[in-house]
Amino acid sequence: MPAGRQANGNTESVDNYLKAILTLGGREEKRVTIKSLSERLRVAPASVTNMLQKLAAAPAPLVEYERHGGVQLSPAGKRRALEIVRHHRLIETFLYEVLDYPIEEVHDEAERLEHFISERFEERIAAKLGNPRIDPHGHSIPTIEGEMAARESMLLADVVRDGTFVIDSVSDRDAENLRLIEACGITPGARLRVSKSTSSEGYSVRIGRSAKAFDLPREVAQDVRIVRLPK
Amino acid sequence: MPAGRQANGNTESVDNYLKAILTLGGREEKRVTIKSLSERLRVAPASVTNMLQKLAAAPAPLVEYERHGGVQLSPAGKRRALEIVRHHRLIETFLYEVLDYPIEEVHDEAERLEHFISERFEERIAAKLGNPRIDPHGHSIPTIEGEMAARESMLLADVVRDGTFVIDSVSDRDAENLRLIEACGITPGARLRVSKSTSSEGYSVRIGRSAKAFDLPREVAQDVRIVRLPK
DNA sequence: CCTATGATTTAGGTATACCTAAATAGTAGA
DNA sequence: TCTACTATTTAGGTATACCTAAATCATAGG
Repeated sequence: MPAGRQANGNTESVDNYLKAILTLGGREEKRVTIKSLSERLRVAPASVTNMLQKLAAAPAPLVEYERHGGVQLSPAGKRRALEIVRHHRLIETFLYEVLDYPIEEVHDEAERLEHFISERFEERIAAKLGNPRIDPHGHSIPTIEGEMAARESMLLADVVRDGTFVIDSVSDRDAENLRLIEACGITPGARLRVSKSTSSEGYSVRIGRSAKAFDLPREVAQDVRIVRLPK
Repeated sequence: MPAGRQANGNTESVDNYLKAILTLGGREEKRVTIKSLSERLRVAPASVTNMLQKLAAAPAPLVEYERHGGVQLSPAGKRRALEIVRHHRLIETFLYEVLDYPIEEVHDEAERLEHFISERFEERIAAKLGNPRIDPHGHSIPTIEGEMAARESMLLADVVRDGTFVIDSVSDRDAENLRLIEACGITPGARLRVSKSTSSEGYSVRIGRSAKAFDLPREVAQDVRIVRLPK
């Protein structure tokens, strides 16, 4: 192995750059700065510049890069990035549904395996799961054609007016928070009543018809996306 | 990622060297030559020497290497090699049993994934499968403790006297041959009658109680291990 | 307009795991 | 024993993907 080439021809590193650009670019596909990539990937800024220059200079460039102007995915790059996200979320769903993983462990495993599974593996687990469109965290799974359903939601941390909400999704990036979130019963699809407590920095939430209220620290509320229910 | 470190701390390359040494060393754990490793791994001999020197010089060496004297696994190296073989065979079984892979496709997928799955993944698929001891090719799956059951068998290609046999295992290294082998109905546990045909280079075999005889080329007979049944 | 600050880029360096070409060691036959 | 041949090793080189330190660029505030 001259270098870590994978099933698809990209390296794991390249995959991770593409995924990060996709996420940081957001729905509007803004240009992404070197600094934000550097932080997200935990790689020195100089290394990021280097990598992007290489990717942009390749025969079929995966990114559009401009000196001092950040990067964007090329159509090919976007396609590949969405494929990896599809892998990631299908694997998470599979680990959770078929292999009975604890929810907070699926992310790390998927993060590694997403780069190494074949088309066949992808197809088989998708079939086994009945072509799911949502992963266990509530995130949309891109289709094979690279379409990802958009849903409107807000961060629990951004709630300013008390009310009732449906839980849309939870972030999988921090296993610790996720364990806490799950322990409260916060799970995609569940209902949740929020009353901003004046006394604390956090949020007081009631799940479903439970009498008990949980106090969530702000940091944790950053990891929960919700949709307000009409009154 | 400074380099392709995996879940276990080894690199994919190192894993592959260890596995190759295990296999080439055979049951008697003979010292393995650089040339045989070079051929099996499809890496230049010089590169093999280099890698082995590095592995042998490490703080907790995985191999015992002597200039011009070949290599052997150290106890730690053997442990790791058997762990990878366990991964490989569990994954093959899983792909075959749970994901309905065609038999000839399980090897390549397992060959990649074996390096990247976690302990948890290993444990979960083993549990799901009921801790199998044999993979779909008929090979023993090493236990978690690193024990691998030995079975006595011979190559179909080494048969000199006609007779009836039980199929022990088939090699998974050549998907093309494997497809052919499966097409004949040669599958571990099945019975097989062999009559060495005088006319051809190959072997005439009848599977189970079928009337039809298949003629197997010598090359394919190299990929089938069998056990003679007492008359 | 000009400078201070932070973002970005350039330059030079590391480790892994390969490679080729050239040197050397081991061995089997004349 | 000497030599031919093969196996192995050494030397020097490549690409990937990181790193640090030292420029350079962009822009906001004075």
